[in-house]
Amino acid sequence: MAIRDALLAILAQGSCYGNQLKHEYDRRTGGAWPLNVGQIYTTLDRLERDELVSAASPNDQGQTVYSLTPAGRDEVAQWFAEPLDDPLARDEVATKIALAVSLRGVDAIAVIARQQTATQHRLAALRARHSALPVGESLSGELILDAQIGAVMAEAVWLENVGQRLREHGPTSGIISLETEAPRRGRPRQS
Amino acid sequence: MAIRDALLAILAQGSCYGNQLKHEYDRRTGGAWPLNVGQIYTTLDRLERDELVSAASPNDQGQTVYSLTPAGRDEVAQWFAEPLDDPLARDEVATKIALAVSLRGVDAIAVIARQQTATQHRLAALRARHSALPVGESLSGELILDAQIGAVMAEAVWLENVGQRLREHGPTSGIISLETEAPRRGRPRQS
DNA sequence: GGTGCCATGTAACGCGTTACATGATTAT
DNA sequence: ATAATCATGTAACGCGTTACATGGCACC
Repeated sequence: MAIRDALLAILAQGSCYGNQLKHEYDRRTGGAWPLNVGQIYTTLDRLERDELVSAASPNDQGQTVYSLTPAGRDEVAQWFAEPLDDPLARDEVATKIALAVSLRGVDAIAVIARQQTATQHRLAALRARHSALPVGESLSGELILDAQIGAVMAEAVWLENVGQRLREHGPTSGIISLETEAPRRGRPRQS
Repeated sequence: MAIRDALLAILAQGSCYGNQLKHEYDRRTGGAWPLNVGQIYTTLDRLERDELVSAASPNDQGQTVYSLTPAGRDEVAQWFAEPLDDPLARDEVATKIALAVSLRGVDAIAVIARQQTATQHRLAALRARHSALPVGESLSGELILDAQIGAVMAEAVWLENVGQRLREHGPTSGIISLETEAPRRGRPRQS
């Protein structure tokens, strides 16, 4: 619901038409995440369906201006009033490494090493964008970059840590075999 | 594609039936992310559709055993051979804070403070699970927990940093107004 | 027989994503 | 004209997710 909520929040600032919303989204996130324009419209359709947003008839320039409904205004207020407290999303890198470690026939150390170089490259790219940032420009865009850099650094640290442990304890120390026990069907006996 | 690839990787270890796959997934991720059993079957259907997996007819216990096809085996090999190098996924917390900072009428400092306490709670919960971990148990499960802890800590550090900057430079220093210029239609003049 | 678990499915939905089609406007 | 850009939309698909339905087996 990231995009959904973001559009609602921007609309709380003032009514916008589709393409304007995209520009505002990009400015406020520093263009960190590409957003297809078409997605604005599909999201607006869903917001209209849920009666959080209402569309005016297109003006003379063919622009359809959207505004928050009272319910939409409530939604935004609540979004800012409560912290995001969702369980962590699936982490694809962590999952992959954990599987590499736990499976036989996979060179986990090599997998980790390759991931490390990829991660370093991403980090370098982010840092480059960060130093290319105009001074005093869009605080919010800078914040997003900082968040990304922090996340990637955390990943780098973790990868280093995992590699270390695997080298110490032996590359096969994490292997887990398939459970081959015939599964007990029916109610398990009390133990 | 996290689940998809995970199931493929597990099947590379040996053929499994649906529920067994769920158990193996849970064991190897330490149960960090809940996985509805039904999702195993929907994912297996899609894998079968893509001919990465083939289903045997149900055995006498009603279990349908799935195996990797050669193409599936290639897929797994390639997954492990190449690092994950996708652009970062949208970060909902970062987006929300950036918007809070850039919008008028939102008490960004309060939003950040609330998010900080929520983040601290999650961190505490993860640490509790970490210290409750049986020693020497499932290395991969422990690794996943470490990754989660690292990610949440990075978020905490970032939040602290953002709060600091906002308190220094004034809570309104990040506000961005809507662009009200009439958009130029047609080809823009060369500049 | 009832309870509870093992196991397999299915139908529907959600958001995010992309690719494509259309039209209007303006500069060269 | 034609090229480029602004702006709006639509159709289709992907994975992930949930809720629900079914049946078999085991224990008491």
